[in-house]
Amino acid sequence: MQVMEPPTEPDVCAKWSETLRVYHDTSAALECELQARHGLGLSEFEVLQALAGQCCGDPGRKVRMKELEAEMYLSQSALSRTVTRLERAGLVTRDECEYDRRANFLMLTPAGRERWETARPTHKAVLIRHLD
Amino acid sequence: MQVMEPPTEPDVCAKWSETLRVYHDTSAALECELQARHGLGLSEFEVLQALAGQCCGDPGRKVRMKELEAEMYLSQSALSRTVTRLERAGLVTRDECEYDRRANFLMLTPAGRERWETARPTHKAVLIRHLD
DNA sequence: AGTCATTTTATGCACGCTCATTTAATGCGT
DNA sequence: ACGCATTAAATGAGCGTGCATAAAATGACT
Repeated sequence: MQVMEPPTEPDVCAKWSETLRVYHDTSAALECELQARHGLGLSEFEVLQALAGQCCGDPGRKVRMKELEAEMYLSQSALSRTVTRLERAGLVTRDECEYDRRANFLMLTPAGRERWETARPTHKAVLIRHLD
Repeated sequence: MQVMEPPTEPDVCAKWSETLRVYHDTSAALECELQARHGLGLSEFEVLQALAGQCCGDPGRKVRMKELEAEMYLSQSALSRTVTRLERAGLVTRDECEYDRRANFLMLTPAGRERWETARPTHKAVLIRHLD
């Protein structure tokens, strides 16, 4: 019988398959309802949420792509394209950064903030429904 | 102050973002290591695992697509294509069902079983590393 | 037997994602 | 000032996924 590594692996598989279940069910429901009711994909909503700066509450928050990337589970290229979609929809602007012309500052437009605030209750309702 | 629904929503958002983190980190690592060490995508591994009948332990298990679909978080079409890839790789066979010619029975080939058994430790190691 | 809804699987298509590469700007070392 | 690695972001290519549909077989109802 094994003696080492006692706390790990009792049933990691069960834990993983539970995580898979929760993740798939919840994200599918989010994707579906956000799309149907507010015309937003889940990634798009998450970008709006990050830009809304839910935590720090700064309404005129300017964020660089790189910072945003670090906060999200999305590759640099996927993020770039997501922002492009949001920009086309008029929900986000890419402002130039004066000190580093490579970078750009992302900002929510008023329409973007409003869309996010409207979608928020839907998002939260789905979470409550799926995560006890 | 609110009185109703006290147990829900205390911090569903925090729980969800933790789920996102665990899911993305773990599945990326699984995808990466399974691909590098055994030439398998995560979905492919999961199909092999389901066919290996880990739970019921029947080595010559024949499973219909529909049954498999119910056990997995994959659409019918994605599953069909995943099985096609596994079939091309010689890891799975699609046998005809005598009583219902629409259906087909899926079975692991010996190579498929061996591939799964070789990959299993990698899978478990990643889970242990990421899930406590 | 004949029609029609249903079920099982495969396939066309569009979309979002990742990876690799490109373009442009920055900063460091000399 | 001059090269050169580094960094920020955009873009091309390829892949897996889901949705909608197609194709084929089955079952039920008359």
